[in-house]
Amino acid sequence: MYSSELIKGTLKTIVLKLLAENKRMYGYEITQKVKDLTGNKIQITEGALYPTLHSLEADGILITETEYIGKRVRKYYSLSKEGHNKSKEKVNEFTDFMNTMKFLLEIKPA
Amino acid sequence: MYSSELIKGTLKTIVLKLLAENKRMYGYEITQKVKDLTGNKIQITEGALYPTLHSLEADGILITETEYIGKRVRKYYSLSKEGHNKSKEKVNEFTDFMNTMKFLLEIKPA
DNA sequence: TTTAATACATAAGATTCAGATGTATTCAGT
DNA sequence: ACTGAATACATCTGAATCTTATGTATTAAA
Repeated sequence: MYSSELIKGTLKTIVLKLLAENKRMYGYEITQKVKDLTGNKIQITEGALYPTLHSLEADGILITETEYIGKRVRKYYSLSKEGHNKSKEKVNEFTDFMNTMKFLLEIKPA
Repeated sequence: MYSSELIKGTLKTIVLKLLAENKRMYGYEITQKVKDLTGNKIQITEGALYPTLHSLEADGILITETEYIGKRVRKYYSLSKEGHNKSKEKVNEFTDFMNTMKFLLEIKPA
């Protein structure tokens, strides 16, 4: 587990990228996927995820479909057309940011 | 300029790394150095920097010396022995985090 | 001489996340 | 048949961190 500050600011990027790769996912599935893929290093809490999903939906980035699995509600999230662009934007921005940080953290004394 | 969320959580790491490379620096110098090294992509605001410096000092990570340049006060910050360890820790953690993110953002559909 | 740059700093507000709590269903073990 | 863990949604309080605005004062440049 990383110190919590680091994760900040990357949640949206992670969510958008996962949805770009997986067509549609539900909230709980996202938390588990991230946990699995990172070997428990990154754990998205539900208290952080759901507000983020809702705000992305409100912004027209995400579309939802509700389905019933037995009696249990399941809410699938997928990218809108806008969402696909946003996803690429965010991943590109983060990639750029990583390169900048890499440079910054490897500088040797002048 | 990156969307402000991305920078969050990296300020301490940046400051500690710069001080590890430069022995001692003053606040304004740090803002300018980061601006220069990143081609204006990362701009540390003073409202963010000074509280961070003060809290690192309170934690014994940083040591300060005040000097007068003419009549103007200049406050130099440098790493304590603890600070050197903390600096390495933070940089290592961020490096690890970047690798995790890189993996996460490049995954292809299963 | 007055504007921009240097240099410190604080304070109010916004954002964003973690942790706690809540509801309800379903599955596995006993 | 029962109990606890896992699944699945969600909200809310509080903590942490940053941005914007503001303030003081000195010095260099136009």
